[in-house]
Amino acid sequence: MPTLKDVARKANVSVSTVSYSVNDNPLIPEETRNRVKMIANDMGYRPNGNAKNLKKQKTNIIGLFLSGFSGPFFTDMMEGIHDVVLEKGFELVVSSSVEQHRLLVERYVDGAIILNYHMENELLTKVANEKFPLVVMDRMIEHPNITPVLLPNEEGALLGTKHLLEKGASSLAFIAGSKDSFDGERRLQGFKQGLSAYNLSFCEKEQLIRADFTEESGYIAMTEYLSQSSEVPEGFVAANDEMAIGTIRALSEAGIKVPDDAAVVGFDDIQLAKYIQPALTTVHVPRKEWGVQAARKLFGMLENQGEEVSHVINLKLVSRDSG
Amino acid sequence: MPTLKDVARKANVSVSTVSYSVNDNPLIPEETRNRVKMIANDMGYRPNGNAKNLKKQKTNIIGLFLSGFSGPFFTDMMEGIHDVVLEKGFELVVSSSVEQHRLLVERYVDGAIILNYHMENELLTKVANEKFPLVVMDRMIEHPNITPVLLPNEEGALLGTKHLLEKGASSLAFIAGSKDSFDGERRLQGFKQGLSAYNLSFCEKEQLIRADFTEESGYIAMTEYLSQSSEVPEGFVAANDEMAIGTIRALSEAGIKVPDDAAVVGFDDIQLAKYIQPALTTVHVPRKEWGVQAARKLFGMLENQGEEVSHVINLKLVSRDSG
DNA sequence: CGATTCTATTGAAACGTTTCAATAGAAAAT
DNA sequence: ATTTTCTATTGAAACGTTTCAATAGAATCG
Repeated sequence: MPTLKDVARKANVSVSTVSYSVNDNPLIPEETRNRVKMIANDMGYRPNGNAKNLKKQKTNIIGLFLSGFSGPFFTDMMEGIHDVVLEKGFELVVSSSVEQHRLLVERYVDGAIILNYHMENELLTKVANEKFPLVVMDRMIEHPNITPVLLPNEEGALLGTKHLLEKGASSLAFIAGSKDSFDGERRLQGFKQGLSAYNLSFCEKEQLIRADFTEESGYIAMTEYLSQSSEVPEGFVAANDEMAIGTIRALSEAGIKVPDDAAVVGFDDIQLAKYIQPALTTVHVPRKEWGVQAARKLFGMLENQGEEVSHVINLKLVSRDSG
Repeated sequence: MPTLKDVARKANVSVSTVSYSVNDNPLIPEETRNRVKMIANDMGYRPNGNAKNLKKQKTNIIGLFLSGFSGPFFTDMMEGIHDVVLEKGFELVVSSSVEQHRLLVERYVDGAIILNYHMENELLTKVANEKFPLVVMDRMIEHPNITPVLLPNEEGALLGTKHLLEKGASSLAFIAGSKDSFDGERRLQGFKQGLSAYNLSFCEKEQLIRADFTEESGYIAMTEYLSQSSEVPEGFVAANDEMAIGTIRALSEAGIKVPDDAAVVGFDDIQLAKYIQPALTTVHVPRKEWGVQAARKLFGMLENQGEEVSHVINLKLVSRDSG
């Protein structure tokens, strides 16, 4: 693999001249520059990114750190982030890590967007600094160089809950995901707020069903719940659509008609939502927009334009057939 | 940001000792090693990946290059690749690039898996070499250091086509994606083979419908097709599920009953397939397995175990309600 | 014509590691 | 007591760039 040095030798110029030339620096007269570039190209020269980054102390790469690639949820968001990153002349790398987080720790990127519960706050506060800003999408965290860009989860769940209540449901239950999901727990809060607003009390035993965000887990949890409780609530709010779909499946199998006997509203509005039977009423999350906002925020910090880039993400209820 | 040098100064040892220590090299007695590691840790030392890579001429990172993050199709595959990469002690970065392909060209990774039609064969053959193997999943390409890991697309489409034919359909049409999708065109070939096997001829005008792999495009293309043709084929084979779903929507709206008036089979078996009405008959692609095979192949090349790691991916027809 | 400015080119340090070869001193062997 | 081996540590080169400062020669100026 030829280096600048090799090209320099063949072109009979110095390394600096080659460097300037391949980077199209007008310092070098066009004629020389083109000659050198030709030679470099012929030799199959390709810059070494690591050497470059080392010297420049900058990578022009943004990292997106996820806890996994699965789920229909993230791809839209990734697109939003990607658009902004490209627009800024950067590259995006997406990485899903569980333990090492090497890509974050060893500074392969100039800034990062985090949506990875495997990364602890301690790690994040340790790596973030003036020159290395972070945007977190899955937690609240206080740090001068870390900015959360969060969904208004309470509001969303409140929307869903009120919707059912307004439609006349007098008893509700919530299908939650695992406790360590920040978003999930905020959604639960929103549900409780909705109950309060209607002067209803909340009893964890009877109105909280725990699953883990997958369709299957929702199905299992609901089946179990139904076998244990004497009377079925008139409405269910789920912390995400997958679980809502699992819930509907369990209800149907138990002979409970949705939405007549029990209504169900989900959260996220995944693609599937409008295709299932009955079509799922859910809280729509503008995922791409969320990604865009996160990326913009990050560049705001990188470019140090002092001014807060404000962000607002609006959730809205999409009323379909299930509730 | 402290460097080895800074740590060395504070610990009163040489840079080499620090380097050996933080890398847990038993050359340094445990006592010293721990002392140095403590100090490094206290100072917030973090290795500089670029310096490391530059020196070692190795990154321990595998790149996955996609043309976009969208579509429900890729996430399963990414998981498969990810599993293998982690198992090998590497990291995975996923990147979607259109123009620059910097991450590939500037050697940020030790090997790459390509599924990106924006990357031209010329680029790939230029960068691939003994020390930098490539696996391509979206094309055929002859090069000693590039290995294709492809789906048996013809066979798959043949499966779908024969299924309809066996069920008695006497006229078929194919909904294709854009011409420059390798997979898509092979699927078209498989369809033609199916027709041949039953001694049916293929007329492009009447039996080939072009869309672009999205649900919407399938819907539009089919609507247009229906408005133009006098008689409707008894069966449709689509190059992917999204278009099949669009097709079904168009057919339904035109009052054509699926599967009674016309049967439809898709390709891929995306999550949605079993949820739509009627549930989609389709050719199941084991996406995760595909990813696993690709990654294994790549490591086979990296580890130079001469021996071909063989791979076989089996597609099978999933018969549901649409055909 | 000597002094000045400008242009094209270059030398060399620096970025932060890794790792080979060297060294000094202690322990073991003769 | 001298040589040999071993242990702990270190110095320095190298990886491939970028970029500041230096240089030499040409062009312009007074």
